[in-house]
Amino acid sequence: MITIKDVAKEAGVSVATISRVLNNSPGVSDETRERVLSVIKRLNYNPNLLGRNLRRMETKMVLVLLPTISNPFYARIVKGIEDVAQKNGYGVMLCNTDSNVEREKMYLELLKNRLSDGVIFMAPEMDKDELNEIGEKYAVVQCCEYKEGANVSHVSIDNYKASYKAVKHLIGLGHKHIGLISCKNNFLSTKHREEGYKSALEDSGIPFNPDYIRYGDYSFKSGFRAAQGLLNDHKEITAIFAISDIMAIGAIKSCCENGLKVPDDIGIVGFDNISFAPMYNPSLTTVSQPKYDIGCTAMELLIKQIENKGGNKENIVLEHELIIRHSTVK
Amino acid sequence: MITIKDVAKEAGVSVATISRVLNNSPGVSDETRERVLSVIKRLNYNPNLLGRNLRRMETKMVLVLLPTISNPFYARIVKGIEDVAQKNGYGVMLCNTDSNVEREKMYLELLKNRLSDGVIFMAPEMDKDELNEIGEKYAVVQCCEYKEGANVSHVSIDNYKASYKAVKHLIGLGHKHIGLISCKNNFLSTKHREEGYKSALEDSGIPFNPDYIRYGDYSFKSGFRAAQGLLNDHKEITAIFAISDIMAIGAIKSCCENGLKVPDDIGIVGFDNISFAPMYNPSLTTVSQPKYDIGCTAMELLIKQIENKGGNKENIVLEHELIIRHSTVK
DNA sequence: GATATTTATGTAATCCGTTACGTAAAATAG
DNA sequence: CTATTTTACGTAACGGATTACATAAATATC
Repeated sequence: MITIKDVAKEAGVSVATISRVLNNSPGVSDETRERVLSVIKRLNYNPNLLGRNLRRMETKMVLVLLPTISNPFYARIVKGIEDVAQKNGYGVMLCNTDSNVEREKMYLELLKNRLSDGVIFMAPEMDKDELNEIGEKYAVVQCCEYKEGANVSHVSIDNYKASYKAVKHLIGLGHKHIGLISCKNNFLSTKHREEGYKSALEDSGIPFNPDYIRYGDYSFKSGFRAAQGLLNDHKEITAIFAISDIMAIGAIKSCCENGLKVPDDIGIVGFDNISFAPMYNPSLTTVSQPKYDIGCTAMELLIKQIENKGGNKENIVLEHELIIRHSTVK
Repeated sequence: MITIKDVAKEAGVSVATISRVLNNSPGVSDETRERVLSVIKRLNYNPNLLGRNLRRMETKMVLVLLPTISNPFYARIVKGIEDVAQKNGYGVMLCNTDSNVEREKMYLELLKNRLSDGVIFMAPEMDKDELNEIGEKYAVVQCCEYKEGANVSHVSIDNYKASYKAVKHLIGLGHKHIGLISCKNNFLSTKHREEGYKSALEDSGIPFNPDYIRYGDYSFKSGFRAAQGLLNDHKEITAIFAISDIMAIGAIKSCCENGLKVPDDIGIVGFDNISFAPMYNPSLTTVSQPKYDIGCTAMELLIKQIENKGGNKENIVLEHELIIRHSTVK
């Protein structure tokens, strides 16, 4: 393997000069710089960053922990993260945690072992206190999902308001019996979306019926089953709000298989505006998060933390939007 | 920051002993080992892997380059890769190339700079010769998509046979006028899938009509438009085979919007069996690749190359399966 | 009990770039 | 023309962990 020494010898200068050329540091004559660059090219030299990283104690790499890349919701967010990272000379490592604390902790070793300069959590699994501990020693940002009370920056939308707006849309269409497909977890977004649902009903003078809530696990199948259960037990239901698009799609499929027409017989609203939402048949009314911007903002926050060596806790709330499609109106 | 020296001083031994404990090397008394471990825990010491990596000239990290994580096709493959990686002590970095040669090359710097021990390409963008050059110096595996004639290992299915089978299925249902939605690119999979389509027709005595082929770009919209064009120009068409599920889904949507019933009026077959295929309305008949196994196999091949320091070129072909759903039969 | 072997540990070189510091030569100032 | 500053380098320490080699102590062998 070619090292900086080989290049130095070949160019007839010291390794320090090579390093200066590599880093565009001042103090090298144009002539020498040219010569060194040509030797580098001729020998096809690639600096071994392990040496640099050790010396500088940084890797210019950040970790992005997400539950699973198979959830299309994350794709645009990741794009935003990557674009900002690239612009600032950082690389991005995506890691699937499978919503598994063990796996999450395994990947966090990369942070502790200095193989990564910071981490973005899409949905932290560990508890608030552990998260806080990590946040004190390393650069950390939470993205979309976050832990209440954790003293760690986050970027997200106002899930309460978004959910409120979605349910108000259904009410505005004349629906009075609206089911909710939620999840049993302790994500804050879930709690806020449920609260938004309740408030929207109550503010419209519609009594809240706890049996109108069914729980899934963000999967298609769980949405399918939840809708089936709801419509079976409560014939009067004419609309369903699901806290994720994939469950909403499961709900639509379930309606269609039971001979119900969407949106004529049942109106359905999802959440997230995944890329499949407009493709579905019928296309899905849903709440859109500014995914790309969320990603960009999270990465910007992270870089600020890395470069200022910690400090700056910031929480940023971005705007959502209700996108009306054919699962609620013809 | 706590280093190995701090631990050594605190435990009253040399750094070599600490290192031996960290690596489970022999030659440390139980008593000393215990003591060192307790000091490590007490000081909350995390070894800095930058030092280890530099010394060992390895990072136990591999690169996976994919066009985009938003294509759900890759999710299961990545899972296979990750599971095998984890079992063997490797970490996985996923990187989006956006099907962009520049971005692909940028990420390959991680290999050249020794920040990664090997790379898996899901769909190499660079040309055969460049790929070969990389393959000579580093551990490289191609997964699903591969370059013809490149002397670099690959894992894939037999796209020709798979496509042949899919079209034969349509012919078996009585269809005689079958459109094809393909892509204009130079992927080998595309070429083979087109060839399979032609052979299936010819072997069944159905003349091949070049105007029955339309081209998309793997997107929903392009599938939608292609189907619209085909059905507009050729009222006699009763079936469409698309070389990707997402385009097939676009085709279904297009049919439905034009008042055609799937599968009664038009039968549609896709390719890849993405997670959305069974969720769609109607569910999609498609060719299933053993995605998880493909991922596992690719990673196994890569590890073999890394640990044997190159050598072993191997090409592995795995079995596919035709999955019949409601887009072709009631 | 002397010798050979094994065990447990330490010392120091090493991996590759970076960078603080030193120095000689060139440029500038007076 | 001398004194000062600037420029263009070189030398060597450094970052943290690994590991070949050395060594002292403990154990086994006869």
